[in-house]
Amino acid sequence: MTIRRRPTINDVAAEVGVAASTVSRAFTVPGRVNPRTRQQILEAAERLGYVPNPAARAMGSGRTDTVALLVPDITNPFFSGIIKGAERAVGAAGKTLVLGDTEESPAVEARLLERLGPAVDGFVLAAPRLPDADVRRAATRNRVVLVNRVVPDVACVVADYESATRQVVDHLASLGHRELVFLAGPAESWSGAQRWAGLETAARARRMLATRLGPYAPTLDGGPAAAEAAIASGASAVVCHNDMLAIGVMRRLADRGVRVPEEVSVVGFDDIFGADFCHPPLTTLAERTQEAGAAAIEVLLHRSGTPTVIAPTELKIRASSGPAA
Amino acid sequence: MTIRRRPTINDVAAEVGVAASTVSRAFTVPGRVNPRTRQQILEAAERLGYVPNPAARAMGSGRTDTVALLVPDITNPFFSGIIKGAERAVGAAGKTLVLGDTEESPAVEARLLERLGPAVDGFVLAAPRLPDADVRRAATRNRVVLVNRVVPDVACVVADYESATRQVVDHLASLGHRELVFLAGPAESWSGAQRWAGLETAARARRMLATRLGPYAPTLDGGPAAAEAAIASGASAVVCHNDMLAIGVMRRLADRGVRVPEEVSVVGFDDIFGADFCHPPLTTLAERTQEAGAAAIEVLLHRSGTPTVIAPTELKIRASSGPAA
DNA sequence: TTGAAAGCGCTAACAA
DNA sequence: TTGTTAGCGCTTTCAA
Repeated sequence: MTIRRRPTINDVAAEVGVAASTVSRAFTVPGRVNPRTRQQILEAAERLGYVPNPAARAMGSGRTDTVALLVPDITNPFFSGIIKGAERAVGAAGKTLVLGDTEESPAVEARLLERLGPAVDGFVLAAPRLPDADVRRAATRNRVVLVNRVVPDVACVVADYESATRQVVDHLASLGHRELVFLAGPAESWSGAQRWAGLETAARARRMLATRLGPYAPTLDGGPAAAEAAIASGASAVVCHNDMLAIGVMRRLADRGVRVPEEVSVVGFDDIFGADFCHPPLTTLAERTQEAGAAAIEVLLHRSGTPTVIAPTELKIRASSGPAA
Repeated sequence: MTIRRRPTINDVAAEVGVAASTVSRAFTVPGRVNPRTRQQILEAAERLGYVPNPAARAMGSGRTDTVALLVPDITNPFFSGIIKGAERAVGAAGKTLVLGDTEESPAVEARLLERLGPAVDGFVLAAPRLPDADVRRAATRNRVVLVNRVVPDVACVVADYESATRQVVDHLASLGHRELVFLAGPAESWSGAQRWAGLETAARARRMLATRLGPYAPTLDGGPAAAEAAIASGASAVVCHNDMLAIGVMRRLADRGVRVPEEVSVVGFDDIFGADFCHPPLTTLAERTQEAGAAAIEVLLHRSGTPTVIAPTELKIRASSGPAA
């Protein structure tokens, strides 16, 4: 199909015989234009197929009515909840949400920030991979709210990792496990660091032995290597950086003939789609991702200052964890 | 943090002592500016933290170097492949990809099209929910490529549903099934219609009885109702609109004590993340989603006219299908 | 190789 | 209530 020029505000103005500014007002401050004039304008716009150009609008006014949400991996079901929550909140505010997938790459993340920056009112950065300095820099050019990452002076909403890790350790302890290994994700992962720190503290309080192995890729593909290491460690309980890794680990354990949970208990983080129908169903720490996504948008849109919102967490006990052998 | 004004091309021009147009050229047509001048400009830009504003750029030039990919449900793992494929192709072309989730809503889809239209060079619409007329209209304002949807005169890449459905029917027939029920998705779904049409044709050729039930929501939540209907039908094989529904159906069957595949075989479409580790692992028709996503971008960026690309499909046989009872 | 100037589509004073 | 006039940040003629 051949692409036609979009009609502009001037086309509408000419059609009706008014000034462009009047057309502009008809759309932006309806109260300040004669109802009859407005009616004519709206009709002409409809007839011509005119739609305000948000980019041009933004240049003059500075507002875009659009916010961007950047996630490291759109494939990871963990971020789906955040996206859905953000969508709800953005929709309720009458704004538009655009999504960006940073592909776990700081470079891509920076590019997106740069590219989208002038076109949006603000960013929600879910578990950003960028160094603190870059996050802070982005925050000087746009409003920024982080999810599951803390950078001084930048607003954020984070899961309650302290409670989360305590729940995990208490659960394992109550099943009689005396030691656990943590199969770590990427070294740069802020949430990974929080999880390990929490586990270690909670384990010490329980007089359990906690060991960290890794890093491993936080994906299914990270599973085999992590599983081998876990087997070699001889621990009766393994806690994985996230569910993707945990599922990958369980697969490998199955391949190796190691029974879960009879010989090894496996626990994940995130409660992703699939965690309850994988085999065996995965015990995992659920974050309130939808709430977190919505909260982040709330903060971005309405709150000033640099608030920190703590989102509650909940341990979902399923069949992948059981009594120590 | 307090938001600071972005430096503009004028700030850089003033800093270096050249005209704004020279700065512009330094970024857009490097060949047509003195290497030394250019060097100074680049340094000044770096120093001031100047980054070209893509929106402003687009207003003057019409090009944005950005393309948008709209999917009905970012949560649905089926679209992840398309997204990943599109990302790869867009990255290779040095452009930027933004994502939009239409939330299965034609209204949201229209809004996104409208909002993003002036800000992008083109759209890839994956399985759009919009009526043909609206899709065509969008295609008069932007370049548009469809995935798994056909609208006359609009470029598209579609899965080979004819082969796909034949593979499914042949598989079931070879297992001794004499009839199948198709648990349909949304009535408006183009791909759903293709799937049913193909199944019906293939079944007739095999002298199998094919019945359609539904529509059901193409989600886990659609499962219970669909499963009840499937049980009531007494068929030994059910083919589901997609994997999400299939997994939902299998869950319900399990709850109802119906064994899969001993009593009922279940087949899905999409081969989503989770299809191979749900219980039992799901037999499903895999589309080459990454290739489809990449192909769509190729067409959008490079090809003119209104090509139709047919993507191959492959039946993944797993444990959810077995011999007829 | 560079600068001046017009214009992209729209908003926002300022007058009238 | 409406029109006029500047911009917003950038690209793109057209001249020099």
